[in-house]
Amino acid sequence: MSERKVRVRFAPSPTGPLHIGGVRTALFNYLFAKKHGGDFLLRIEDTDQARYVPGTEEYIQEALEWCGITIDEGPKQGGPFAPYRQSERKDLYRQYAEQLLESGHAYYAFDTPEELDLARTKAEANGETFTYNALSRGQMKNSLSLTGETWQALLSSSTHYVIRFKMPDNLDVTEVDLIRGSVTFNTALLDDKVLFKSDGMPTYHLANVVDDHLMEISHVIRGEEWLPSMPLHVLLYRAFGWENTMPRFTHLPLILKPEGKGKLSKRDGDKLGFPVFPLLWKDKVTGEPSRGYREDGYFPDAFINMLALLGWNPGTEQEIFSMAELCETFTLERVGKSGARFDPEKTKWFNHQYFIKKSDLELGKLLLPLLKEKGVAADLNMATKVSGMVKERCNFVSEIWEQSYFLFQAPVSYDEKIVSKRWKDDVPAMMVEISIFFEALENWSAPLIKEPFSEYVTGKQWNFGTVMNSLRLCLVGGSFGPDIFDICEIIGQSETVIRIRKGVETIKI
RNA sequence: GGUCUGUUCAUCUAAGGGUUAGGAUUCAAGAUUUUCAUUCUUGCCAUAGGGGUUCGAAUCCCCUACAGACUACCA
Repeated sequence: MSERKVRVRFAPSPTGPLHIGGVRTALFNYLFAKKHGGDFLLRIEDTDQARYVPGTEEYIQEALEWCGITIDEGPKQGGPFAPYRQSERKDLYRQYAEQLLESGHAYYAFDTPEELDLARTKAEANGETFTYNALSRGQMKNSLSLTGETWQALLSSSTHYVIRFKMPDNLDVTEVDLIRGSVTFNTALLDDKVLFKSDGMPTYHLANVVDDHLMEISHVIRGEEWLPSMPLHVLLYRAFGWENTMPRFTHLPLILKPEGKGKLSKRDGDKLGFPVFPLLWKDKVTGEPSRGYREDGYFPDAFINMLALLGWNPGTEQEIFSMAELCETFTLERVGKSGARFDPEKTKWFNHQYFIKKSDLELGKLLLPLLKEKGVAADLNMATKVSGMVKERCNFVSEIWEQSYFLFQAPVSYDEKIVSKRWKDDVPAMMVEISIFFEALENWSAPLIKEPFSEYVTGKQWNFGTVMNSLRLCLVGGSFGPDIFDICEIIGQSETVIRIRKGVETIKI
């Protein structure tokens, strides 16, 4: 084995926002690189002008940045193998295609899209599928079937042509996939893939192999959907004579829909109410927004932690990992072979874990802008205190507000279910007495309310549960929130009394 | 249709020939908190099916079923 430096690349095409699966592929590449002290590069595969979506490249950069995946070399950060955008490398690919032409590994093909369609429909009529290969290429229009004069004339008459790979007739191609073991394909079932398009751009297959070679990529880690094209790529390395520096291949299992069949798509997120993108994305033409984990209030480290455990596991029972720990622990050998169903619930759980680990002050800082937005006058001190009170029951900063808004403003309605459950005939009278009791209290702090209050209720021989729940209903409007005496302390004595009396007036049995 | 890949609780997964098949999430129940939540305990729940190989199989082999990916001048 050579001591080659580990260099991996994440090579998305800018055809839309990066989704979770893409982020995970990037993450695994990154972790693998960092584990081995190697480089992680970003290469933009924009060889298809027709599908180019503006803004996507920036999105990809920003998303990786948010995730804490740092790019060693890329279009924005540069590097010794620049440019990292395939459209800017356009001129480079031509000579490699020609090299293949000269060595007899490729040929010109002049079939028009219409002719190809015709061949396909004809084959279909016979219950077969058309494959451009050793069997059929003799009948097609190309530099193998036509006489030299004919095709050279076509070539010089500026007829549109493509360059196709001359797939060997019947050859077993075996290659090792680092997580699946060795996989064998027979070339008889493969077709003569287009390497160079009539628009002067290479296809993915050519560009990918050429760039990986030129950029000295040591390991190709990509999604499982690429597994079927591995033999073509291997054959290309052989045809170029680059076999001894060929990268090792690894195909990652897919991320599947939470329910039903198939791989995770944007629609699943819409349907089940969870984001499938790291960042918010607004469709440039329809303006339709797609939710992002960042905007939904997930912490990037929680998001990454969740993604890392989707398809990979450390073999221990540890579930919470920092990026540094992941870099340390990650191995491709421990990546599973089978597709993993995405679980939005567990994603929330991961966020909760990171959420409760944050200090009250950190959460307070995050909460403060939200309070301002709600038009509430509160300082950092208050935001911190409130965060500490309710964080255990929250997954997101926005939930702090949901769990504590009544500390800033009186409830405007009362949960009907709780009313019918708790607000019995004798309750209003109790509440009135309690309000008088509270009004008379001299010290107003949670412990100094709780003690005399408990004695008072006991003395009255009231049911504690009834009293507490009814009181809660008056103060917060429902049956949730932090400790009642803490609430009393924060909203203050007079507000407490006001809310109880308001409740007595408003709540109907 | 063809090729390739896969299949352990509802979900993520551990166990790389020998364990009562372990953990986590979700859900449910109980305890605690005379309120809310936390917390704790418990429960439910799995080796797709069938054949081999073996003293012994979730693990190795074969078949079947199911699932997924791919099958473009898209990546």
